[in-house]
Amino acid sequence: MSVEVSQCKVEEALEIVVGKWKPVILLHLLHEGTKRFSELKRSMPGITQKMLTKQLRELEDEDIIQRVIYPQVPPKVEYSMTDYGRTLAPILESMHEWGEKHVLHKQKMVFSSEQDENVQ
Amino acid sequence: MSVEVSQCKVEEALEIVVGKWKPVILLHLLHEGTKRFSELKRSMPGITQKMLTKQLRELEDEDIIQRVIYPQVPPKVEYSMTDYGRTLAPILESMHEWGEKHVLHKQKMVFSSEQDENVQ
DNA sequence: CCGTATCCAATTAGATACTG
DNA sequence: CAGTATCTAATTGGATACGG
Repeated sequence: MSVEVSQCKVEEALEIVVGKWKPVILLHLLHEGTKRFSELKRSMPGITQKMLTKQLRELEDEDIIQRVIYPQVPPKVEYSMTDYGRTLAPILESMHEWGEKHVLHKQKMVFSSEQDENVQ
Repeated sequence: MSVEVSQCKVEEALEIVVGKWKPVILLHLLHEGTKRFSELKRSMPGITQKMLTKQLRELEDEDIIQRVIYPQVPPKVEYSMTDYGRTLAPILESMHEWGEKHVLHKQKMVFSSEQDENVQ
């Protein structure tokens, strides 16, 4: 019983996890628990407020993370994984692991192509 | 020993697998073995020749798939997974599985929000 | 502090035509 | 058959300013 590729659902999973910043956000929340907006922003140098907000909204809409607003001045908003979102953890960890190996693999590829050049 | 998020390598893995069509291409090659260009194109209605070529080149550059050119007229080019590429299989299958569940989860989310509306 | 709105630059993707 | 080239449309992302 092989998987029907025509009804490919890999993309469903991918859309959750992709975007330049989503995996980083998710790993932060998975490993460090609840974080507030400004903490997340600080831990991701280079991200703009607009992008962080957008990525967080998308993750919230998909029920991966939850947002808790404290009605106070100045405002305080905390983000954390939902139980459902935590079901993504194994995939994220596998990808992290594979990604680390892939960095090494790319180095080997570059190295052997340099060798080839020397042979010519 | 927790994972250092600052050196996040999930993105390394993601870059391989993302792009509107890459997961579909990879699942085709994983499940059906060697395929030629025109077969892949036929099995992905909606993809343009330009996009298919581009995605295939990127996967080839990363050593995930290999291209074999038969020097004949008309031309014949066959694509298949590399041994290295096949190490992605578990991740792709996990994502496929999670994706299927997520489709159901989204349906439940829509259903319960419809219930909410009726309660008002 | 935590956003939204707007404008603009850059990247990405489709349609189409052409080639060995 | 398996591409490349070109032009254009659409999407994405950054910078900046402003608001509750």
